[in-house]
Amino acid sequence: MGTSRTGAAGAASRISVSRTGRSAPAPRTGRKTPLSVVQPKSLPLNEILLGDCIANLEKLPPESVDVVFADPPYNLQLEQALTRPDQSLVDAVDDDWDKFASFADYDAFTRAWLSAVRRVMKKNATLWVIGSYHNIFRVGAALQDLDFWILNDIVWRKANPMPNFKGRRFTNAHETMIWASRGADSKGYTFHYDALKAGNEDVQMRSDWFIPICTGDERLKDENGRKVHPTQKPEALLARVLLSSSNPGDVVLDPFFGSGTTGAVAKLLGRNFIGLERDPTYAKAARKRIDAVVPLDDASVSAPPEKRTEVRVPFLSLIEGGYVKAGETLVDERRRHKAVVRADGTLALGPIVGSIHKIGALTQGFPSCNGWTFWNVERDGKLISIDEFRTKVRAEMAA
Amino acid sequence: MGTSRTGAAGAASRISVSRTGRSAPAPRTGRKTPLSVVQPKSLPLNEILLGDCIANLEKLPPESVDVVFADPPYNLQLEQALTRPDQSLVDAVDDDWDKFASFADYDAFTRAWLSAVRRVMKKNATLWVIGSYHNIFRVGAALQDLDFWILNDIVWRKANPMPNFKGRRFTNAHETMIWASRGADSKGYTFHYDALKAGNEDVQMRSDWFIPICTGDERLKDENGRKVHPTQKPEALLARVLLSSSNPGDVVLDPFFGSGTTGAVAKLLGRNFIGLERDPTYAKAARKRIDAVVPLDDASVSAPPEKRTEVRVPFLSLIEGGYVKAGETLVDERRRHKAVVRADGTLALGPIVGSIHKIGALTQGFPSCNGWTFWNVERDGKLISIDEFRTKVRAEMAA
DNA sequence: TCAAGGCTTGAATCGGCTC
DNA sequence: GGAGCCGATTCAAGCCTTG
Repeated sequence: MGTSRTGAAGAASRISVSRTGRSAPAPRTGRKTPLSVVQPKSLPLNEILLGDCIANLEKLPPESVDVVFADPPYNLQLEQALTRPDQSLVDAVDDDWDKFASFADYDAFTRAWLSAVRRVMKKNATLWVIGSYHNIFRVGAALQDLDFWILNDIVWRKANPMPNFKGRRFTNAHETMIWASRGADSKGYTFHYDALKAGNEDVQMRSDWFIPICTGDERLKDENGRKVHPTQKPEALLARVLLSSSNPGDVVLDPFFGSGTTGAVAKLLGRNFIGLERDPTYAKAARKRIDAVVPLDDASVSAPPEKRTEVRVPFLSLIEGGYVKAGETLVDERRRHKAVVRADGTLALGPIVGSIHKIGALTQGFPSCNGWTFWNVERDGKLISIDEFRTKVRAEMAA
Repeated sequence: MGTSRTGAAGAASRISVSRTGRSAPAPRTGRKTPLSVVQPKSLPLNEILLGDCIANLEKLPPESVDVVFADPPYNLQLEQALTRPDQSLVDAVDDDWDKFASFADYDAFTRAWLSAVRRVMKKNATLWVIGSYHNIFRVGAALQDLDFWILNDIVWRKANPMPNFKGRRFTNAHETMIWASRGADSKGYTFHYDALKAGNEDVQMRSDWFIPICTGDERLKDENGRKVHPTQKPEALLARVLLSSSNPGDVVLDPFFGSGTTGAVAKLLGRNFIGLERDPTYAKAARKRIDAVVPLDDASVSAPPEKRTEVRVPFLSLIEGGYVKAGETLVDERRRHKAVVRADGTLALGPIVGSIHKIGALTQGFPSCNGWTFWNVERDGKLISIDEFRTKVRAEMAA
């Protein structure tokens, strides 16, 4: 999320963020409450430290933070401009802070900041790192080599990802977060299992989270209406991270603070934060943003209800679920039209292949057709709408 | 999926799987059709090679396979037995083949088999590897170090994952697959974009797949009713993998064949397979399983024609076919741009002459333009896209 | 004031054949 | 191998304009 990578290792500037009425840090409510709940005096709580991330980490006292959220550069390695089908240019992440000469360089950078972060983590602290396939494998391997203990990998499924414009790959619709404790012996980490379950229709929270990307009013803009930061993360993502793995009053460290999402959500949820950021423009925008946050009541700092929308079911899932078989014949309600199911989830009408909707429309000579309600299969002499199977698949997906 | 790791490097036994009525491998239908569609004589098609995976890989001819699906040991590092809330014992993966002394050992193993696999991949072959957070980060980093080029990471979201019994983590509800080409210059890989889109409600297939785990009749059991293999993958998963990234007649290699899901689905979908497996019990069960598979009709498994491989039609053919007349005016959909048709199949924009694409780009000020979908002619007061005429010309050419 | 439709945009390793 | 050219390619949200 930030750029605190290559700055000078000199003395850090501090940007203090206005306090919020909340006074001293609240005591941790996790089970293994430490003897002293007061943070070390030198801990710069609710401040943004300007300067090199590793140099600043080295100035913090050891074993002093409860949770770390890190959104490091992804090392995207883009080589050419990309245009949408309408010929508009995609605004790529081409900032200097995301450029590395080689994988070896990126690995060295990764191991350096991870080591520095590990030193300031309390024994039962946990670390979150987010990334994409460009960097997450290197980050994960480095974590393991440095004796972090991976607890989960979490998939952030984007509600509205950028499409694959050239049609040469699958839509890159998710990013990956790794959640790790400081070591295999750090068994007392915070995890609000019951709260998450209660907020998730009374079933355990899974490792795949469906959350929209950051847009609209939440997205920080400068005076010219341009986005302040190219990769601002949604607050909903950070909220779930902090609600699941931290307590009110905890210290949350973000070594790549960027636009300050971690700080804004920490303040909202009654956590303390420490932000490290190299770029003064980002830090200034983050401070302004955080100052405007009004913390929630202590009582309401619990898991927010999930919003549910009806999920789109690929017809292919009906084949995969065993409801419909490749090679069998679909018919309409009056058995006037037929089409054959193909293994890839398309239908064949003689030589013509298309979706259940396209073929449904074609066989009737209509411009469009809802294939779900048009097509049926025969089971024990009776016709069953494929829409019934879709309902069942949806139920399975929700379970 | 299998165990072909530590076996002796001696001569491989071959377990031949009965052929299926399907005779010689069908020619690839991808664009870069090789001069010879016959596989090298020494390629052991539709066989399971017993023995050490790397030793067997080294015996295969170079650049001979089209797709690789690999389900290597996960290196789970389980330290104690796990019980459910009702105190029943969870049947964990505790086989010898999943035990490694250290991450360094696992890395060495990973790099060895990946290198051996890369040698037998054709230039435009792609590789799929599946894993969990225990091993996938190491695999991904090794892939990148060996110059594979990652195309996507795919999340297999399990419909029915095992819950987290102790309530100390998120339900581990997914596994990760990495899809990679042999190198950054391997641009001609197979990807059935249109078929996947048509089978997915006419929107692009995303990187997160929702598929049930392997249960019920699909799960191989021995005579005592115990599962044959601890990590048998669902056929639906392999089906989507092969339908998206291979053609009928292709050679699919699985270096950790295990219970033979890759072979069973390859046969079902008219692909050839090569399976490597160290454990004779697994290989025997796989052979029996594959022998029972009845392949689908060719018509159900072939990929529908991709739009980008359709016959190229010169614009001049529209004039020759009488659909468009020399001297008439083409306009865009909103009648903002105009150009005049010349007798040689070019367009004139004032003094400038060029192709339908060039002139379309020029008049809009874009770097490029698809003239077929941009330009229209007026007929009886209505605009008709010249692309409709192209469709008619194509139909005439096919007739 | 509202509804409908247009425009913009998002961490992206994004074409392929012929000459 | 490089240049030139044909022509294929996007989904969901949110904001804004238009009627």
